[in-house]
Amino acid sequence: MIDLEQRLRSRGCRLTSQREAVLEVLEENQGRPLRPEDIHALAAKRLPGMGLTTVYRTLELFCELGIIAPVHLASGRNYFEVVAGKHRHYMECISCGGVETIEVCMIEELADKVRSGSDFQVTSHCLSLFGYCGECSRKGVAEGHARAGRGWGAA
Amino acid sequence: MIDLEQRLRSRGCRLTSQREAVLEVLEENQGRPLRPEDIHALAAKRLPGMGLTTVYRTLELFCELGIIAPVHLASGRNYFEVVAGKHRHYMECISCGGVETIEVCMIEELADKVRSGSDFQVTSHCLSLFGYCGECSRKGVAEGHARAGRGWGAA
DNA sequence: AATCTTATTGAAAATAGTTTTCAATAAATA
DNA sequence: TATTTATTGAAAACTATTTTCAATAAGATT
Ligand SMILES: [Mn+2]
Ligand SMILES: [Mn+2]
Ligand SMILES: [Zn+2]
Ligand SMILES: [Zn+2]
Repeated sequence: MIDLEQRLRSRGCRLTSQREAVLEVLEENQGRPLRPEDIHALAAKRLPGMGLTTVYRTLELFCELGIIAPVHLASGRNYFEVVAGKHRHYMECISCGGVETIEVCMIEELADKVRSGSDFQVTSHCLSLFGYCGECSRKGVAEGHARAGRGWGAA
Repeated sequence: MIDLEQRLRSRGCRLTSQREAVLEVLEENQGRPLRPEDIHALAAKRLPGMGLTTVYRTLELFCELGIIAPVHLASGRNYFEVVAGKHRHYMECISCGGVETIEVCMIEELADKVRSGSDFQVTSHCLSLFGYCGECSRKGVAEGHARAGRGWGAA
């Protein structure tokens, strides 16, 4: 539960029903990154007439407030998720597109190596693994099947 | 030096001057991920009249052939780089947008943890660090300055 | 070399995602 | 309640990418 009003006030922003709706949708979907379009569809159920433009504006604001963070998956599209206590990463199936969550993060070690090797000041990072989810592996999709999404592999 | 003709033949594809131009541009820029637009501009110098559409088609083909791989940075746009022997990652400055290369990769360890914890079959991954490059840090940009790019932080 | 087949190309149109503009609305304050 | 101005939704603008299609050219066949 995030105290939205507090965070907004601290920046001179107003608490609106649209912002509450977007936050509720995101909070109810922790562990499942959502696209702006999805968020709009879900928020519009609670608040009929709500515009997609407002969703985009709200997502940008929430990112600045540190309430949410963008998640970069293979499609290149933007997904968002609430920044909960623990830092998460993702595994995306290149066959069915399914996304699974990784609760482990070992980037600190890498960041340490970077610190000692350069003067770059790391503030955040993005890591996603791509491959085949259990179900798709079992179906044998991994053999014949070309990569999904835009057709581009990942790196 | 990649034997383009070989790889193309193996898939029944033809060797064209456009494909050669795109590969040359990418090979001359190892360590510096390029956008389709940049690649087009550089390739068109060698081959006047070359279309952007062809660049997109060629990039997709090269990805499938394993010649290049997409690089996902904070902007969400697509960058590409030749898949050289070593696997690389990147650091992108959220102030000036500069990209630096990391030659270290410790994802194997993470992949191991994933393997033992789920049935997901990892085939590739994507990791980028965000923060401030040495120059921007020194300028003190890191303090006042809001994040760059689309305004979204990174994760 | 001339001919044939069809993969490839460039231009234009179409799509998709996101941002900007602007007049109307509503949240916070006085 | 009146005032101020941040916020909103609709439409238009923009950017990146994909699709369509007729013209071209690579590679195979003669
Ligand atoms: Mn992490
Ligand atoms: Mn790696
Ligand atoms: Zn799957
Ligand atoms: Zn910088």
